[in-house]
This record gives sequence, structure tokens and C-alpha cells, in this order.
Amino acid sequence: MVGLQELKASDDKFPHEALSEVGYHAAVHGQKAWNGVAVLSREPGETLERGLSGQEDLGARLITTRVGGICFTTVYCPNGKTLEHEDFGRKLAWFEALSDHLAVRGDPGAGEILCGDFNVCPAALDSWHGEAGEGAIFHTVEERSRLQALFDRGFEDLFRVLHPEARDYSWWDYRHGAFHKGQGLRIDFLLGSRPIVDRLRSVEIDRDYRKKRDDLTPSDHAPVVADLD
DNA sequence: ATGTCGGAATTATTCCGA
Repeated sequence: MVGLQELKASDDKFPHEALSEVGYHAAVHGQKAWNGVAVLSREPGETLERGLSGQEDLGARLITTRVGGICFTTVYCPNGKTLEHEDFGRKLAWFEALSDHLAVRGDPGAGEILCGDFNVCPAALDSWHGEAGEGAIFHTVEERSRLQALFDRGFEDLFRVLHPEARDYSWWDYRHGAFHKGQGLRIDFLLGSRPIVDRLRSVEIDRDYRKKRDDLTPSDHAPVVADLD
């Protein structure tokens, strides 16, 4: 299964046919120009949620599909812009709404995956700034406590389960030559409930995907990929 | 050098969000 974020397209623009030709079903929660999320799967799924209730003003940022016994949610969490911007408070409230939603709808005893762009560095190890980044946006106690609240709903950070000390990043700014200077952040996660962790065989961040190929502009994010038994 | 990129608003340039 694949979770996609920042589709930047309305539902009618989503390439269902092209994906069908390569063997994927798609559940889509799109929006013109900004945001938008989707779940791809080999088997058809049942879409349980499109959007986060009460947070519609922040755009299309959540979709949940159940496929073959796995309840798969992908999210594009708000960026927050700056500590001073009103969107920072909205970001925190969005995380709280997600946590509340999981408390009601989540079932950690089942196979659950929560993945996507969380726009938060969980720890100094997850930022090229290291300890010097503490307190900056993506690195605040306020954001980290909201992220921790999601973990406390029964989710584990699959990358850290298998790589407790690795300094790998999933996002590099387009500006400043950040990718080539190693100036990245690990803000994209695959979170899994205990039954998923028990099946976890490998999890890696595909850094090569961030490299420029031919005349194509890469995403500023690299995909996080896990294999399950 | 807030040094990149893509989309929107508007019509080639500016702004905005990330």
C-alpha cells in the first residue's frame, strides 16, 4: 500500500487510469491546487474517512482506507509556517483533533498504519540542526507533545523501531542546496500498531528518490518504505 | 541572498505556501 500527500489536484484530475494500468486501486481525497491525500492498494479497499472532522478549513489532509485487514490512514499535517503565525496554533489544534479522532475510531489491537508528512521532528536526531534546533518550528515542545500523543494511542515509529540511532532524513528544502549539504529533517513517518510492528521486516528511507533525474524535478520529500510479513 | 519550486491570479509578473 502507498500513502500519498500533497496531490495538489482535485479528485477529477487524479490519474486513476494510469494507476489501474500498473495494478493499483486508489482512494482519493483531493483538493484543487493545495493539499490532497490518497491511498493506493493492490486490492480494492473500503474508504472509512475522507478528511478530519472539524478541521475542514485546513484542507484535504486525511484519508483512511481498510484493505485486507489493515486500516491505513495517511495524513498531510499542517506546516504551521512560523511560531508567531496563527497557523501554528491551528497546526497544534489539528494534531489534537487527530488524536481525538484516533481515540474514537482507532483500534490499536488491530493492524493499523498511520503515515504521511507530519511536519514535526520527534527528536534532535531527526534534524540536521541537532540540539541547536530545539525550540525552532518543527522542533518545539508543543509540536512534539502533540506527536507523542499520537504515539500514545498505540502507534510506533517503524523507522525508529529498526534504526534507533540512524541519522536519516526524509525531507530537504529546495533552497540553499540543502540536499547536497545534508541539511534535512525526518518528518515523514510510517507509524504502526503492535500487530504491524510484529510483522515488520525492514524499513528504509529512499534517499535516491530526492535526486534530480533527467529533466524532472524531484519532490522535496523522499519516500519511507517498509516490508511486512 | 528567503539562494527553490509550483500554483494562482492574471496574462509575464507578482504573491503565496511550503
